[in-house]
Amino acid sequence: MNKINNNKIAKRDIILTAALEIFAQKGFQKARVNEIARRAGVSEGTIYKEFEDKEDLLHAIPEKIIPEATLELTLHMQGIKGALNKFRKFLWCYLHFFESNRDWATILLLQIKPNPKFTQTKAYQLIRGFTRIFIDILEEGKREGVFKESLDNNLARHIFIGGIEHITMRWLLLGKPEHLLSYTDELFEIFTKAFGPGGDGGYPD
Amino acid sequence: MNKINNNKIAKRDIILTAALEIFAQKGFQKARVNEIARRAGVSEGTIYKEFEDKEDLLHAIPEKIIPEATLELTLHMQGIKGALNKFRKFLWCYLHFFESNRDWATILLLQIKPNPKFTQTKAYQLIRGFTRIFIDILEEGKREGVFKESLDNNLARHIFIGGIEHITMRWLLLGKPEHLLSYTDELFEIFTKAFGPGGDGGYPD
Amino acid sequence: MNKINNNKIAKRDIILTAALEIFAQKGFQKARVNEIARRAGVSEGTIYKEFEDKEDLLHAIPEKIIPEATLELTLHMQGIKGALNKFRKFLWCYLHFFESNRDWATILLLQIKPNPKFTQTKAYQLIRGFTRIFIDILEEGKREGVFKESLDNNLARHIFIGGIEHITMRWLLLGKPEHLLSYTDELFEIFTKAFGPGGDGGYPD
Amino acid sequence: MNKINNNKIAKRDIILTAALEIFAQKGFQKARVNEIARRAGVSEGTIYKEFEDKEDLLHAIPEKIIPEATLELTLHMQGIKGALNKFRKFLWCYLHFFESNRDWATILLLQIKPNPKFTQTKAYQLIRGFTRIFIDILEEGKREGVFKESLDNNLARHIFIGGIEHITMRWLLLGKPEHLLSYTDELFEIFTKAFGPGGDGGYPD
DNA sequence: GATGAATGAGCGTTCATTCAT
DNA sequence: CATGAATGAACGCTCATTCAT
Repeated sequence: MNKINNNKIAKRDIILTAALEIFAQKGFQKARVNEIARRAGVSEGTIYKEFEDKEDLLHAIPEKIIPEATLELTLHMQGIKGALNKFRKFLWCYLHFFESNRDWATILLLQIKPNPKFTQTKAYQLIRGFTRIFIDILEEGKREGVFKESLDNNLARHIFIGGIEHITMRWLLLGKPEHLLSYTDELFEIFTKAFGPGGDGGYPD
Repeated sequence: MNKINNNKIAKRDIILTAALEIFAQKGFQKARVNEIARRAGVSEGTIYKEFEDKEDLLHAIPEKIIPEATLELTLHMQGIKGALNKFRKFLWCYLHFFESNRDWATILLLQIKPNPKFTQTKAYQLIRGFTRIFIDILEEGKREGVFKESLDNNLARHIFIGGIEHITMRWLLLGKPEHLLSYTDELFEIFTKAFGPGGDGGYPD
Repeated sequence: MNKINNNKIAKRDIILTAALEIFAQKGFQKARVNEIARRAGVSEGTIYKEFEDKEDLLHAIPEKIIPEATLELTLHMQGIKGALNKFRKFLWCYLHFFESNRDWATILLLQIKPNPKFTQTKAYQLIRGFTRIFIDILEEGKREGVFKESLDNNLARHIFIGGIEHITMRWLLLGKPEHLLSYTDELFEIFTKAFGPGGDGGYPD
Repeated sequence: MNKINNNKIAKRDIILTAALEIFAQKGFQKARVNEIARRAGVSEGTIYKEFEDKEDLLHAIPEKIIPEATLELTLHMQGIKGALNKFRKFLWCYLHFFESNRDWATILLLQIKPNPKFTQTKAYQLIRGFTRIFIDILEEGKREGVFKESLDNNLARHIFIGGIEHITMRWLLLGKPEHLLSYTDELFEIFTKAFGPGGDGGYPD
């Protein structure tokens, strides 16, 4: 019974891995279900046993990856003290996860997020769970005084995530920069300054 | 002769407007050429006289809109002095153009930019032309001392554009915030602080 | 009035000449009406003023060419005495007309004759008129005793026309022989022997 | 395994038979793939599994029929001695095959052979293989002295095939003669005389 | 359960024909 | 009369999905 379940889970994972590769390579529309089946070493029928339809297969990918990423992030954050140190680590993890999972980055940024129904998917909720960690760091930073008290958390999240993902898209499509992680320090500096408590009174209106 | 040309250009525009609406509504794949034709009040044949194929029709949209947006931006920037004032205006224009052209925002962010071949399209070049203006403002700001000398222009552009567009995507998909422009001031503050000359020595490494 | 008629006839001829070239080059199906119009230097509308539809245009070609060929043949036959001399001349004319009107040969053999409705067209009747001359020569030859009395005229015509046209098809498609007319003598020999009075008793059954 | 293969071959044959009928009835252009599918009792998808496209389906017909016809001919020729007897049998087989496969005759003479690319198809090579048998008979006849030593084999083949096929075309389009085979004797007589050794010196030049 | 052969709805595109100018 | 821009019916082909084995 357990074995059957394991087999089933294993098979799901194999299919999802194959789908990740094919979707990343060809895009959702041009990806062929039979090619995914071939890559996974299963029949098309098996895919339709496990998944509702092709779109369900796409959506199942983040439902597998994001929890894994969240777990990995949680492990990495362990033992780190101080909001800024956590912030830097979060930034590093974000970039690192994209850099070491290029196919996933492709799927997330080119297939999943631009989907009009994205905000109604489970993936969206999972991502919010992931970025909740970012919000927590912001809050901790505010208490520490390293982030501005009045900072709008969501706005900060948009700028942080949007900025990183915009860079990642250029990395995916143009291959620049060679290593995503090379931007870690500069991004850390910019974002901490952006979100920091520094007075904005210096600039004339 | 002139009339013929005008008619032709007018018809192109009518088709492009219809395509903009339908593509925004249904997405490229689910949009039907005959529906675009119907909406434009022309036959399918007319569309294929003017455009190579369905994809060409999609690509023709930014090739029309971006120059228009660039022109509009240029007009708006006229008479503004000072890098920060220009910066604020650029930010406002960016948000304003999305807010007042929701369909265009949808197409650009959900169809055009996530296309794997985006960086090889004319649209990409046009957008770079548009954001060149942003880079110029950054440079002017550096000379004025309001932006940090060592700031990486491209990185700043990524954060600026990525941040704004991430917000816009949520606005498109969730309807939040109600008015994109409501973020203008807060974004101005964050970005100017982010790109400003303020010492980063204050933070321990 | 006469001038108008002449203009009209001239225009018809120009269109037919253009159609002959394009149909020969591309085949009926792949030929485009607008290309014929362009080649003829007229508008598509003009073609449809003059011809019912695309198929009518095809059928109008033999209705122009065959009478011309018949006239040319008649002139060539003038002053020739003796069935065998006429036979040889007819053979030569047939080959010569194909060789010097390659486009026409292409149309006749690849487009007109293989048309299922060919036998119901005017072209068919015109061709029968043309080959009537061949039958007359056969009859004359029978009276002279150079052709076998009991020869079935239609059968002889099939063998003669079929043989020549089969050779012509290979000439069209393969470019062999280089000159159709090079076969004149050998064909003359074979056909005259085939249709000649020679006893067939020589062969055991 | 064998069964699968048999099924596959059987299905191919069913489709080819349906295609033969529909192509013969309507011609290649007016034949509809879905009609062929319906006639064959399969879906359009199945046709496109087995054949590249509609044209491939057309070309696959001779690639099936000609080898069958060649085999049938070979069987019929067994045990026949003497070039003239073989010649008569070959003639009979040619007419008989057309008469008993009217659809095939239609396809071959109206669709396949008039195709400008015919000489570049596999069908052309197969037909050359078939008529090779005719050439062999001619050669044997020359050795026996019943055919003229100097006869050009290809020219003889053109006249023989061209003549027969011209008759067959009239039979297809006009229904005359009622039975193709009724011409066997007369054609035999004409062709043997045509290709025979008889002096041609009898005719004045 | 697993398979993969079979399905058939669905759509982009073409081009002969028309008709307003 | 001549034009050629506009039409829209028509069809080959694809591929996600199903289901008999």
